[in-house]
Amino acid sequence: MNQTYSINTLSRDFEITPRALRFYEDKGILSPERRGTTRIYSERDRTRLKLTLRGKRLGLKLEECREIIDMYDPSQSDDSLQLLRLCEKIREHRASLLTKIKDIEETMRAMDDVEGKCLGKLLKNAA
Amino acid sequence: MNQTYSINTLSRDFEITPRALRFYEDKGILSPERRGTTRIYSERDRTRLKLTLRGKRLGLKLEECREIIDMYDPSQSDDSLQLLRLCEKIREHRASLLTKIKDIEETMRAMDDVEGKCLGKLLKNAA
DNA sequence: TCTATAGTTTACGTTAACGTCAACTTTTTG
DNA sequence: CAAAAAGTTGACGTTAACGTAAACTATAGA
Repeated sequence: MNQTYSINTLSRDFEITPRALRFYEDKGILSPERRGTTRIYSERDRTRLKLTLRGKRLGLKLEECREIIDMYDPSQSDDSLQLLRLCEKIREHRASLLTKIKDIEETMRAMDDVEGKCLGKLLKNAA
Repeated sequence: MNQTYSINTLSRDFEITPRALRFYEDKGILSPERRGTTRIYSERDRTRLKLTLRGKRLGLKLEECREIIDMYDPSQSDDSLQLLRLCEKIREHRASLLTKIKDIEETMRAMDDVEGKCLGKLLKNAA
């Protein structure tokens, strides 16, 4: 356990460049330890990276990814105010995700429509 | 019918700047007519703009938005090869949307989890 | 021990998607 | 008809997210 990863291993695993990993570190998303000068990524780094890339696929900025990942980090304080703020953030985030789902659904419908017409024409052509 | 829109009207309607509209034109997404030197946007432009913004919300680049919107434009040729290519494109696009849905679902689950813990702590605090 | 191999830090370059003037022209309206 | 409002074309600036090249350093295997 306590698996660790080199920068090259990790970059290969996720099909990104080492440069990107260093960049994410610069942005405060990852914080690998060092053995001498060499970066050692932990399982936590790996998880945060995974979440980051997921966020990116959904069109989030790195900064937004970091914010969200930090919030969801199991280091929640016990302060009620902070907790309420977290709930509010979650509410907002959920809303934006619901919008995205709507967008996707509408796009899907349009695609089905176009595909239908497309297949219709192909059938005609084949006849 | 045959509604038309000025650049300011359209920008207000969609809450974007006139600059953005001109930029989209530059990128070949919109192609408003001109009355003299002034841009006149048609219903078609409006639709394409709507689709563009939807694409953006899903994290697509403007270039990708244009590609997709152009494909789905009701100006489909009758060439079987072209039609098959369109079908293929649709398949790819659908796949990427499905990935996004997966991403959203996983994110939702994580959020529910965090929210649960959050509310739990709040309850404790209130007790 | 010598040389690949892996890794590091600067630091400048690039692309996307506009923002932000500046300097005019055109149109609308009191 | 004069002044405000709306619109236009450059053209340079900006931010995000890395790419890329240079110039080293550290380490590991033959």
